[in-house]
Amino acid sequence: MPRTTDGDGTPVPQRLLAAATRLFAEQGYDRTSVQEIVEAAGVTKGALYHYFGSKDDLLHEVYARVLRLQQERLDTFAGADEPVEKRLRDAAADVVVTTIENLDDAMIFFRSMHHLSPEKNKQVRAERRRYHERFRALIEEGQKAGVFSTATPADLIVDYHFGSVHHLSTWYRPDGPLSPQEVADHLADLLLRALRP
Amino acid sequence: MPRTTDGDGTPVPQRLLAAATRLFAEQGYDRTSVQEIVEAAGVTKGALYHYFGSKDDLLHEVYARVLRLQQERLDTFAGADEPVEKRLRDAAADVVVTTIENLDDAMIFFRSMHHLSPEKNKQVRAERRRYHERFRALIEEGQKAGVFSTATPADLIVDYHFGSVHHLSTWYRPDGPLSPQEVADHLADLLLRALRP
DNA sequence: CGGTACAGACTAACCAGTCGGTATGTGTAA
DNA sequence: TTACACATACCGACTGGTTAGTCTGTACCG
Repeated sequence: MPRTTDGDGTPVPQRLLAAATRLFAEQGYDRTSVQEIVEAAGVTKGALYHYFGSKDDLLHEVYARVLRLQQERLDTFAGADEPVEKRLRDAAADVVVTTIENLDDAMIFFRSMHHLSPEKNKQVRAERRRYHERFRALIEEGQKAGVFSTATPADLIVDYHFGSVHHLSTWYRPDGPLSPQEVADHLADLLLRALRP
Repeated sequence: MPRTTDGDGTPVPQRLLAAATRLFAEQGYDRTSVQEIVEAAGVTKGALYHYFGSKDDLLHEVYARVLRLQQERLDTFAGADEPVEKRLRDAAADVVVTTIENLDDAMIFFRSMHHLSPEKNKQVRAERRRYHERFRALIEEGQKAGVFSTATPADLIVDYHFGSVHHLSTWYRPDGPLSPQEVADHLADLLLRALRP
């Protein structure tokens, strides 16, 4: 029997990543010791450094996972065969839902970027920029088509919307009055209303 | 000659606070050592612990200063003798300008809350809530008067706007194409456009 | 003379990463 | 089929470095 699945059925690297995600979100990156992570995952440091090069590496993996997921989803919505208003609305609402469904990831993402090594930070920023540009293209398309107001630069609109998405991890509580979908609908509405010509 | 003004004319506590603010914003709270702070302020640990109870205390002072400033400004704009649309617009734009003018403070505010002791964290949150409620009252007033749409709960509108304000420290660069006032005008416009009935 | 305003050496604790060691599976050749 | 080599998957004690906060001492002021 391989050690990789000792304890429960989940492979060790994934257990480590899950434990790290939760702890980073709860206590912050610097306040979480490697010892805590390995204990939460039911292994030891040997295991962690067998699969990951450093604590920093672990954080980077969290980022990579989130970025991959969001990019995929945006591609799906942006590339759909629908009018641009609907594509933007769906994409804007979806990113809200997935963010709420992974609030830990979101918390880490916006709070711990600066803990990444400069090199990895740059990499994540580049990936992030690609995402933003894809989103901005949608808005510009609508502006050119005349269905969105051109009063505000598309760039700023993107930061505007992602500001509110970013902020979700600060105020949203699963036991609050609004479901993820309701919040998403509201935020997407606000965006589209702000964009009315 | 009191030591309090050795070096330059600024009193030591303020020099310490200024150095801490800059360093916390640049490197984050946990990555900034007390030694670095006192060196940047041109004093020693003895001085710091003479004026502040702990490193945590220093961070708390940064928060207190920001909160006091913002609350004062909001009170001014919200209490003016103007129609509610103008009061909201002015308040929304002003918080953007002052945030940009104190980007270091904003960065610390949203990134380092969780580094405060639970007790101080609670205190800051309570203060923050008061601020939000004052802002929300403005929106509700406009909704009741029929000049703002009631499609979205006022609560969510507040988080929506402050999401974009919060986000400023992530993307705004003083050497970018937009002046603080221009950004403020755009963001206030977006808010009011989203609120059109 | 007593209080304020520091200076700076010191301590106790913690922590990321290392490294030598062990157990289990796998391919291969006699 | 067995025996041995080798790789993978860990274990956990240890190290070197760092850090917040303390404490004793000192200089100046009223």
